[in-house]
Amino acid sequence: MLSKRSQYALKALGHLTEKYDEGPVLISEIAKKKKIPLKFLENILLELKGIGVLDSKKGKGGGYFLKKNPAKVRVADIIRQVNGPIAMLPCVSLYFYERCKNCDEKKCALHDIMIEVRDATLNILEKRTLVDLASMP
Amino acid sequence: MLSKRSQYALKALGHLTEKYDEGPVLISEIAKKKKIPLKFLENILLELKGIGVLDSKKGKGGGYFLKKNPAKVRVADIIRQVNGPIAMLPCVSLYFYERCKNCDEKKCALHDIMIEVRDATLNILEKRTLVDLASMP
DNA sequence: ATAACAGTCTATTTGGTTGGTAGGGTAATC
DNA sequence: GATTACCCTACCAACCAAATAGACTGTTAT
Repeated sequence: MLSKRSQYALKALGHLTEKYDEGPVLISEIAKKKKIPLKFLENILLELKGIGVLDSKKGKGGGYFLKKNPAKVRVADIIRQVNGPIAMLPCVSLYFYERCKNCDEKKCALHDIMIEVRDATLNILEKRTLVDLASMP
Repeated sequence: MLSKRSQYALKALGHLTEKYDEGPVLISEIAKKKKIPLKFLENILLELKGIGVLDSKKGKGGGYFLKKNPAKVRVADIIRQVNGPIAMLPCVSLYFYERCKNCDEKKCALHDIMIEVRDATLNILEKRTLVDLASMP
Protein backbone atom coordinates (compact mmCIF):
# COMPACT_ATOMS: atom_id res chain seq x y z
CA MET A 1 0.00 0.00 0.00
CA LEU A 2 1.06 3.56 -0.65
CA SER A 3 1.69 5.62 2.48
CA LYS A 4 -0.54 8.57 3.23
CA ARG A 5 2.48 10.70 2.46
CA SER A 6 2.69 9.29 -1.06
CA GLN A 7 -1.00 9.69 -1.70
CA TYR A 8 -0.82 13.29 -0.59
CA ALA A 9 2.23 13.86 -2.76
CA LEU A 10 0.48 12.52 -5.84
CA LYS A 11 -2.68 14.50 -5.18
CA ALA A 12 -0.72 17.66 -4.64
CA LEU A 13 1.15 17.11 -7.88
CA GLY A 14 -2.17 16.58 -9.63
CA HIS A 15 -3.35 19.94 -8.42
CA LEU A 16 -0.14 21.68 -9.42
CA THR A 17 -0.45 20.13 -12.84
CA GLU A 18 -3.90 21.63 -13.26
CA LYS A 19 -2.48 25.02 -12.35
CA TYR A 20 0.66 24.54 -14.37
CA ASP A 21 0.47 27.82 -16.28
CA GLU A 22 -0.99 29.94 -13.54
CA GLY A 23 2.14 30.67 -11.56
CA PRO A 24 2.95 29.68 -7.96
CA VAL A 25 0.25 28.00 -5.90
CA LEU A 26 -0.02 28.46 -2.15
CA ILE A 27 0.56 25.47 0.10
CA SER A 28 -2.61 26.45 1.90
CA GLU A 29 -4.60 26.33 -1.32
CA ILE A 30 -3.41 22.82 -2.10
CA ALA A 31 -4.05 21.73 1.47
CA LYS A 32 -7.60 23.02 1.39
CA LYS A 33 -8.47 21.73 -2.04
CA LYS A 34 -7.03 18.27 -1.48
CA LYS A 35 -7.87 18.06 2.22
CA ILE A 36 -4.33 17.48 3.35
CA PRO A 37 -3.06 18.59 6.80
CA LEU A 38 -1.19 21.82 6.13
CA LYS A 39 2.00 21.17 8.05
CA PHE A 40 2.26 17.66 6.76
CA LEU A 41 1.86 18.90 3.21
CA GLU A 42 4.49 21.55 3.79
CA ASN A 43 6.93 18.80 4.59
CA ILE A 44 5.96 16.72 1.58
CA LEU A 45 6.31 19.59 -0.86
CA LEU A 46 9.73 20.27 0.53
CA GLU A 47 10.71 16.72 -0.26
CA LEU A 48 9.33 17.00 -3.78
CA LYS A 49 11.36 20.13 -4.22
CA GLY A 50 14.45 18.32 -3.04
CA ILE A 51 13.82 15.62 -5.56
CA GLY A 52 13.69 18.21 -8.29
CA VAL A 53 10.10 18.03 -9.55
CA LEU A 54 8.96 21.18 -7.81
CA ASP A 55 10.33 24.63 -7.28
CA SER A 56 9.09 27.35 -4.98
CA LYS A 57 9.02 31.05 -4.51
CA LYS A 58 8.83 32.88 -1.21
CA GLY A 59 7.02 36.07 -0.29
CA LYS A 60 3.93 37.62 -1.77
CA GLY A 61 2.78 35.94 -4.95
CA GLY A 62 4.92 32.99 -3.99
CA GLY A 63 4.08 29.33 -3.70
CA TYR A 64 4.94 26.05 -5.32
CA PHE A 65 5.02 25.16 -8.99
CA LEU A 66 6.22 22.37 -11.23
CA LYS A 67 9.81 22.61 -12.28
CA LYS A 68 9.45 20.17 -15.17
CA ASN A 69 6.90 19.61 -17.87
CA PRO A 70 4.24 17.45 -16.23
CA ALA A 71 4.02 15.27 -19.31
CA LYS A 72 7.61 14.23 -18.70
CA VAL A 73 7.33 13.27 -15.07
CA ARG A 74 6.37 9.63 -14.59
CA VAL A 75 4.10 8.53 -11.78
CA ALA A 76 6.37 5.53 -11.22
CA ASP A 77 9.31 7.76 -10.39
CA ILE A 78 7.38 9.81 -7.87
CA ILE A 79 6.22 6.67 -6.13
CA ARG A 80 9.73 5.28 -6.04
CA GLN A 81 11.16 8.42 -4.51
CA VAL A 82 8.45 9.12 -1.98
CA ASN A 83 7.17 5.66 -1.16
CA GLY A 84 10.04 3.35 -1.97
CA PRO A 85 10.22 0.18 -4.06
CA ILE A 86 7.34 -0.68 -6.37
CA ALA A 87 8.23 -4.36 -6.52
CA MET A 88 6.82 -6.73 -3.91
CA LEU A 89 10.22 -8.16 -2.98
CA PRO A 90 13.66 -6.58 -2.70
CA CYS A 91 15.14 -9.32 -4.90
CA VAL A 92 13.02 -8.28 -7.88
CA SER A 93 13.31 -4.54 -7.47
CA LEU A 94 15.08 -2.66 -10.23
CA TYR A 95 15.93 0.44 -8.25
CA PHE A 96 16.19 -0.98 -4.73
CA TYR A 97 17.59 -4.42 -5.43
CA GLU A 98 18.81 -6.56 -2.57
CA ARG A 99 19.93 -10.12 -2.86
CA CYS A 100 17.80 -12.74 -1.18
CA LYS A 101 19.47 -14.26 1.84
CA ASN A 102 17.32 -17.34 2.14
CA CYS A 103 17.07 -18.61 -1.40
CA ASP A 104 18.72 -18.97 -4.75
CA GLU A 105 17.14 -16.64 -7.26
CA LYS A 106 17.74 -19.02 -10.11
CA LYS A 107 15.60 -21.67 -8.50
CA CYS A 108 13.08 -19.55 -6.65
CA ALA A 109 9.59 -19.84 -8.05
CA LEU A 110 8.37 -16.91 -6.00
CA HIS A 111 11.00 -14.77 -7.62
CA ASP A 112 9.59 -15.44 -11.07
CA ILE A 113 6.03 -14.62 -10.12
CA MET A 114 7.07 -11.39 -8.49
CA ILE A 115 9.01 -10.32 -11.55
CA GLU A 116 5.88 -10.79 -13.58
CA VAL A 117 3.89 -8.67 -11.16
CA ARG A 118 6.55 -6.01 -11.15
CA ASP A 119 6.60 -5.80 -14.91
CA ALA A 120 2.84 -5.61 -15.19
CA THR A 121 2.81 -2.79 -12.65
CA LEU A 122 5.64 -0.84 -14.21
CA ASN A 123 4.04 -1.20 -17.58
CA ILE A 124 1.26 0.98 -16.26
CA LEU A 125 3.04 3.31 -13.87
CA GLU A 126 5.90 4.15 -16.19
CA LYS A 127 3.51 5.17 -18.93
CA ARG A 128 1.45 7.46 -16.72
CA THR A 129 2.65 10.97 -16.03
CA LEU A 130 1.55 13.88 -13.89
CA VAL A 131 -0.82 14.87 -16.66
CA ASP A 132 -2.81 11.74 -15.91
CA LEU A 133 -3.13 12.85 -12.30
CA ALA A 134 -4.94 16.10 -13.02
CA SER A 135 -8.53 15.44 -11.97
CA MET A 136 -11.55 15.54 -14.21
CA PRO A 137 -13.69 18.70 -14.34
CA MET B 1 6.50 -4.65 -0.32
CA LEU B 2 5.67 -7.99 1.20
CA SER B 3 6.64 -8.36 4.85
CA LYS B 4 9.26 -10.88 5.82
CA ARG B 5 6.45 -12.82 7.40
CA SER B 6 4.63 -13.12 4.08
CA GLN B 7 7.75 -14.13 2.23
CA TYR B 8 8.42 -16.82 4.77
CA ALA B 9 4.81 -18.00 4.57
CA LEU B 10 4.99 -18.34 0.81
CA LYS B 11 8.31 -20.13 0.88
CA ALA B 12 7.13 -22.52 3.54
CA LEU B 13 4.03 -23.27 1.49
CA GLY B 14 6.24 -23.91 -1.51
CA HIS B 15 8.19 -26.47 0.44
CA LEU B 16 5.08 -28.15 1.76
CA THR B 17 3.77 -28.34 -1.77
CA GLU B 18 6.86 -30.19 -2.89
CA LYS B 19 6.35 -32.65 -0.06
CA TYR B 20 2.62 -32.84 -0.57
CA ASP B 21 2.38 -36.61 -0.71
CA GLU B 22 5.08 -37.41 1.78
CA GLY B 23 3.15 -36.93 4.99
CA PRO B 24 3.77 -34.36 7.72
CA VAL B 25 6.87 -32.18 7.48
CA LEU B 26 8.74 -30.98 10.54
CA ILE B 27 8.84 -27.27 11.28
CA SER B 28 12.54 -27.64 11.82
CA GLU B 29 12.97 -29.14 8.37
CA ILE B 30 11.19 -26.25 6.69
CA ALA B 31 13.12 -23.75 8.78
CA LYS B 32 16.43 -25.28 7.80
CA LYS B 33 15.66 -25.74 4.15
CA LYS B 34 14.22 -22.28 3.67
CA LYS B 35 16.47 -20.52 6.16
CA ILE B 36 13.70 -19.17 8.31
CA PRO B 37 14.10 -18.51 12.07
CA LEU B 38 12.48 -21.50 13.73
CA LYS B 39 10.31 -19.82 16.30
CA PHE B 40 9.15 -17.21 13.85
CA LEU B 41 8.20 -19.90 11.38
CA GLU B 42 6.33 -21.77 14.08
CA ASN B 43 4.16 -18.73 14.53
CA ILE B 44 3.58 -18.26 10.83
CA LEU B 45 2.58 -21.89 10.28
CA LEU B 46 0.14 -21.55 13.12
CA GLU B 47 -1.49 -18.65 11.34
CA LEU B 48 -1.66 -20.59 8.11
CA LYS B 49 -3.31 -23.40 9.97
CA GLY B 50 -5.83 -20.98 11.42
CA ILE B 51 -6.60 -19.73 7.93
CA GLY B 52 -7.31 -23.25 6.85
CA VAL B 53 -4.61 -23.99 4.29
CA LEU B 54 -2.53 -26.12 6.60
CA ASP B 55 -3.15 -28.83 9.11
CA SER B 56 -0.77 -30.42 11.57
CA LYS B 57 -0.14 -33.58 13.48
CA LYS B 58 1.53 -33.81 16.86
CA GLY B 59 3.85 -36.39 18.32
CA LYS B 60 6.39 -38.59 16.62
CA GLY B 61 5.96 -38.62 12.88
CA GLY B 62 4.05 -35.37 13.16
CA GLY B 63 4.50 -32.06 11.42
CA TYR B 64 2.67 -29.74 9.05
CA PHE B 65 0.99 -30.57 5.78
CA LEU B 66 -1.32 -28.97 3.26
CA LYS B 67 -4.97 -29.32 4.03
CA LYS B 68 -6.13 -28.46 0.52
CA ASN B 69 -5.00 -29.43 -2.93
CA PRO B 70 -2.17 -27.00 -3.68
CA ALA B 71 -3.49 -26.47 -7.18
CA LYS B 72 -6.59 -24.91 -5.67
CA VAL B 73 -4.94 -22.46 -3.32
CA ARG B 74 -4.28 -19.11 -4.95
CA VAL B 75 -1.18 -17.09 -4.16
CA ALA B 76 -3.33 -13.96 -4.10
CA ASP B 77 -5.39 -15.26 -1.21
CA ILE B 78 -2.38 -16.17 0.87
CA ILE B 79 -0.95 -12.70 0.37
CA ARG B 80 -4.24 -11.08 1.32
CA GLN B 81 -4.55 -13.03 4.52
CA VAL B 82 -0.98 -12.80 5.68
CA ASN B 83 0.14 -9.48 4.26
CA GLY B 84 -3.05 -7.49 3.77
CA PRO B 85 -4.37 -5.58 0.77
CA ILE B 86 -2.84 -6.15 -2.63
CA ALA B 87 -4.09 -2.86 -4.04
CA MET B 88 -1.97 0.26 -3.63
CA LEU B 89 -4.80 2.31 -2.15
CA PRO B 90 -7.63 1.40 0.24
CA CYS B 91 -10.16 3.00 -2.12
CA VAL B 92 -9.38 0.51 -4.89
CA SER B 93 -9.09 -2.60 -2.76
CA LEU B 94 -11.65 -5.32 -3.37
CA TYR B 95 -11.27 -7.09 -0.05
CA PHE B 96 -10.18 -4.23 2.20
CA TYR B 97 -12.09 -1.34 0.68
CA GLU B 98 -12.24 1.99 2.49
CA ARG B 99 -13.73 5.14 1.13
CA CYS B 100 -11.36 7.98 0.39
CA LYS B 101 -11.76 10.86 2.79
CA ASN B 102 -10.02 13.48 0.79
CA CYS B 103 -11.41 13.02 -2.68
CA ASP B 104 -14.33 12.04 -4.81
CA GLU B 105 -13.71 8.68 -6.42
CA LYS B 106 -15.69 9.59 -9.49
CA LYS B 107 -13.33 12.43 -10.29
CA CYS B 108 -10.09 11.09 -8.93
CA ALA B 109 -7.54 10.39 -11.63
CA LEU B 110 -5.29 8.56 -9.20
CA HIS B 111 -8.12 6.18 -8.43
CA ASP B 112 -8.36 5.09 -12.06
CA ILE B 113 -4.67 4.43 -12.42
CA MET B 114 -4.59 2.38 -9.25
CA ILE B 115 -7.52 0.26 -10.38
CA GLU B 116 -5.57 -0.55 -13.50
CA VAL B 117 -2.56 -1.56 -11.45
CA ARG B 118 -4.69 -3.65 -9.14
CA ASP B 119 -6.27 -5.53 -12.02
CA ALA B 120 -2.96 -6.20 -13.70
CA THR B 121 -1.58 -7.56 -10.44
CA LEU B 122 -4.58 -9.71 -9.62
CA ASN B 123 -4.57 -11.05 -13.12
CA ILE B 124 -1.29 -12.70 -12.25
CA LEU B 125 -1.66 -13.51 -8.57
CA GLU B 126 -5.11 -15.00 -8.85
CA LYS B 127 -3.98 -17.37 -11.56
CA ARG B 128 -0.96 -18.61 -9.65
CA THR B 129 -1.36 -21.31 -7.05
CA LEU B 130 0.84 -23.05 -4.51
CA VAL B 131 1.94 -25.41 -7.27
CA ASP B 132 3.70 -22.48 -8.89
CA LEU B 133 5.60 -21.89 -5.66
CA ALA B 134 7.30 -25.25 -5.56
CA SER B 135 10.89 -24.54 -6.51
CA MET B 136 12.70 -26.00 -9.46
CA PRO B 137 14.94 -29.04 -9.04
C1' DA C 1 13.08 50.33 6.08
C1' DT C 2 9.59 47.52 7.43
C1' DA C 3 5.39 44.92 7.57
C1' DA C 4 3.15 41.30 5.69
C1' DC C 5 3.85 37.30 3.47
C1' DA C 6 5.16 32.57 2.37
C1' DG C 7 8.21 28.90 2.31
C1' DT C 8 12.12 26.44 5.43
C1' DC C 9 13.99 24.00 9.20
C1' DT C 10 14.28 21.28 13.53
C1' DA C 11 12.25 18.58 16.83
C1' DT C 12 9.03 16.05 19.20
C1' DT C 13 5.08 13.23 19.93
C1' DT C 14 2.17 9.43 19.47
C1' DG C 15 1.10 5.23 18.11
C1' DG C 16 1.64 1.26 15.66
C1' DT C 17 4.20 -2.52 13.08
C1' DT C 18 8.03 -5.65 12.18
C1' DG C 19 11.01 -9.17 13.09
C1' DG C 20 12.32 -11.42 16.11
C1' DT C 21 13.53 -14.16 21.12
C1' DA C 22 12.49 -16.95 25.30
C1' DG C 23 10.37 -20.41 27.80
C1' DG C 24 7.20 -23.24 29.21
C1' DG C 25 2.71 -26.01 28.43
C1' DT C 26 0.14 -29.64 26.17
C1' DA C 27 -1.03 -33.34 23.37
C1' DA C 28 -0.09 -37.46 20.51
C1' DT C 29 2.69 -41.25 19.29
C1' DC C 30 5.97 -45.12 20.01
C1' DG D 1 6.07 -42.91 30.14
C1' DA D 2 9.37 -40.80 27.46
C1' DT D 3 9.85 -38.56 23.57
C1' DT D 4 8.56 -35.73 19.99
C1' DA D 5 6.79 -31.82 18.31
C1' DC D 6 2.93 -28.59 18.24
C1' DC D 7 0.87 -24.65 20.97
C1' DC D 8 0.68 -20.46 23.69
C1' DT D 9 2.04 -16.30 26.12
C1' DA D 10 4.88 -12.71 26.83
C1' DC D 11 8.26 -9.63 25.78
C1' DC D 12 11.53 -6.64 23.30
C1' DA D 13 14.31 -3.44 20.36
C1' DA D 14 14.11 -1.08 16.28
C1' DC D 15 11.89 1.26 13.17
C1' DC D 16 8.41 4.03 10.59
C1' DA D 17 4.11 6.80 9.73
C1' DA D 18 1.44 10.67 10.54
C1' DA D 19 1.03 14.61 12.39
C1' DT D 20 2.03 18.96 15.16
C1' DA D 21 4.60 23.00 16.98
C1' DG D 22 7.28 26.79 16.77
C1' DA D 23 10.85 29.48 15.47
C1' DC D 24 13.57 31.05 11.26
C1' DT D 25 14.75 32.88 6.67
C1' DG D 26 14.07 35.03 2.64
C1' DT D 27 10.69 38.21 -0.77
C1' DT D 28 7.89 41.67 -2.08
C1' DA D 29 5.42 45.87 -2.01
C1' DT D 30 4.73 50.15 0.18
